[in-house]
Amino acid sequence: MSENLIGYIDDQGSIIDTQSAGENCTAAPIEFDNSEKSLEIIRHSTAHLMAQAIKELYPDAQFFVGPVVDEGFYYDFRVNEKIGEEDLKTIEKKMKELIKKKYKIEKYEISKEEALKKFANDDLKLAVLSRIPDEMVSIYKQGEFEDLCRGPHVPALRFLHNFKLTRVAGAYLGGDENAEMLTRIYGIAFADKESLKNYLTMMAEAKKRDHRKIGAEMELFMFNEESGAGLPFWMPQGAKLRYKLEQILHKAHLVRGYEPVRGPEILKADMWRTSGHYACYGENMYLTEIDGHEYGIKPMNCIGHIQIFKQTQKSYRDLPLRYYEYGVVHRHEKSGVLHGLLRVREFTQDDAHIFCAPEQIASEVLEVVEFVDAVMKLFNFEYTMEISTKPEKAIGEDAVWEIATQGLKDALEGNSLPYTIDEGGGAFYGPKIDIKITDAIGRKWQCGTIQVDFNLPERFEVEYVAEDNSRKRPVMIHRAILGSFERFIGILTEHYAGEFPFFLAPTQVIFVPISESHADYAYALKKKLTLEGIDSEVSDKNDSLNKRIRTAEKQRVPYVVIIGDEEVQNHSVAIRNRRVREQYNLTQDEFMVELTKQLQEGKI
RNA sequence: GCCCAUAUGGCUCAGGGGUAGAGCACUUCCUUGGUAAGGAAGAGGUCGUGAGUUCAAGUCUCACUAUGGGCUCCA
Repeated sequence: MSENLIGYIDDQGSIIDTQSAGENCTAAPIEFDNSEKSLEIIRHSTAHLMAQAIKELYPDAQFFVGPVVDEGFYYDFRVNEKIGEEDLKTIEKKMKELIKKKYKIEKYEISKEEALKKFANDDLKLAVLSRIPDEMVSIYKQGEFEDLCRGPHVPALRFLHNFKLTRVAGAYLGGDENAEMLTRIYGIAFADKESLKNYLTMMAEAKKRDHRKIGAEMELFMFNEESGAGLPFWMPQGAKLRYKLEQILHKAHLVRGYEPVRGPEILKADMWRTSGHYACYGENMYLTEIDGHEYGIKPMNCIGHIQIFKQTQKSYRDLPLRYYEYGVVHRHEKSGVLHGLLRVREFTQDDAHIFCAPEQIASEVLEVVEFVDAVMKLFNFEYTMEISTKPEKAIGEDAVWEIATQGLKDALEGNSLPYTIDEGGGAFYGPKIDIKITDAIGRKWQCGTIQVDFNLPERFEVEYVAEDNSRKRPVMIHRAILGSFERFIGILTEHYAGEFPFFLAPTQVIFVPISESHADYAYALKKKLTLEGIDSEVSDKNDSLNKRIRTAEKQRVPYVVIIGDEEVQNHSVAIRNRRVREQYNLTQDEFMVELTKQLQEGKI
């Protein structure tokens, strides 16, 4: 048996550890390295080692489950003491001590009946056992420590050297919000030291581009304790960035036949009762009372658009009718889930509702998908799409669901865009496509969504006059592309690490006049840029030239333009282009051409 | 909402039971410099909020607020 053998893979791709395999196993061996399967074994064993250490430090600890997850492993357990970040070091130290004891990891099997007796005093293990259908269960043992476990494990503790406990958290027993909360410790492990080090470095790098950190540095947005959680403020720099994004998207909507509309922030509660939000979404709504009537602040924009549609009589000739709004919505998210700009309580959706006939669904969805693709390409985003189909509890006829779901599939296949299917994951009122962006550190965020809705038109008795003069009910397609400006800008910030492309950058050009005599020329240029819709600043503070250049660079402004005697005389500019990291000189006219060209890149 | 942690001038952070420190930023002055921090002086906080313990509390305790890490991943 090889020194580095830690398991085998069978025909089905399942891992068999050395404890289970026996001497003459013919399956493909798994060597001790950083392959996916190898890491799975290593990390699972490290979780057990951690449990053993915890048991020694906290003898009353009871363990629930300790699986391998995408980002390492964790173990859920119950202790009487509080465990904080500081304690992780102690546990790590104990783990290292245990390794020195050179324990082998041994396995034996017992019947479930015996196991129930063995763990009679451990309600957590009994809970685990109750979910195992098998007759026989396995126990893994290392030194004094024994644990009910499916495996797989490395043969001995000597394989577990390169690990780090990363965080301590609370986790509900079985993920159930109403259940008891256990302590959870997360960790990561690799086969070698170098990989662990690289991983930790990568995490530190990712942290540097956290949108909250960059948002504060660049003065994009802020929160305020006195005003309340999850309520963002946009500072001038952030507002300039957001405005540019709004403008780019505004034009993109007009080109695609959308019409701008706007509904009120607050509507009578009866409206929300009719829509079903009051019953289904009421917990997340902010309600208030005015002159004896109950009102609700809108959590969604659909109702407003429906009222606008209904205000005048519509013909089949008007369809598809596309209304869009940068709709400000308020949702009472749980305090614990708020997260920078990525999850807030007030946000603005790039929301649109397309009223169309059922047979128009496919072509409309296709157009939206193309719109989404254009936006994603503009920012070089990777994204995936997922179609969610009819859930068990749903309204509407099967035939209509069929048309709508097929419409969604046709649209994606017609555009040769890959998608996955979430069977039964649709909303009760219709199927949907979710668009998920992968951000700079690999996290997936749901941003855009395309939902087909048969429900609201019904509830609000929306109608149009058909060709044969009969009254027909349109279908509504709800769609958002960014999802919300808040979340999208948060993701953009991390994606670009604050180095926004020229057409988005809050301040696009910063002029640095060498001395006071050059300031007038700088201000004249600034004015010229303003007329072209380009945001610029003049850095004429009483600081040294070097200092002002440094400050400008730190602000991540795409163009730093130095103005001295030479430039004033020749009507030229000396450019430090931060995006391409080059320095060069241009005439004023050439400069304007270059900037205008860059602005064009923001067109979709 | 729940678990754990954190909360000191605009920002980043040090301090620590006897009435607060640094760097950056800010203000003023000198300096007018050709591509990442010129120099000097100055102003600014009662230590998240409220209560409690104590002769005495940023410093200990409790509550609240806010922020951060988590709460699908099933022996």
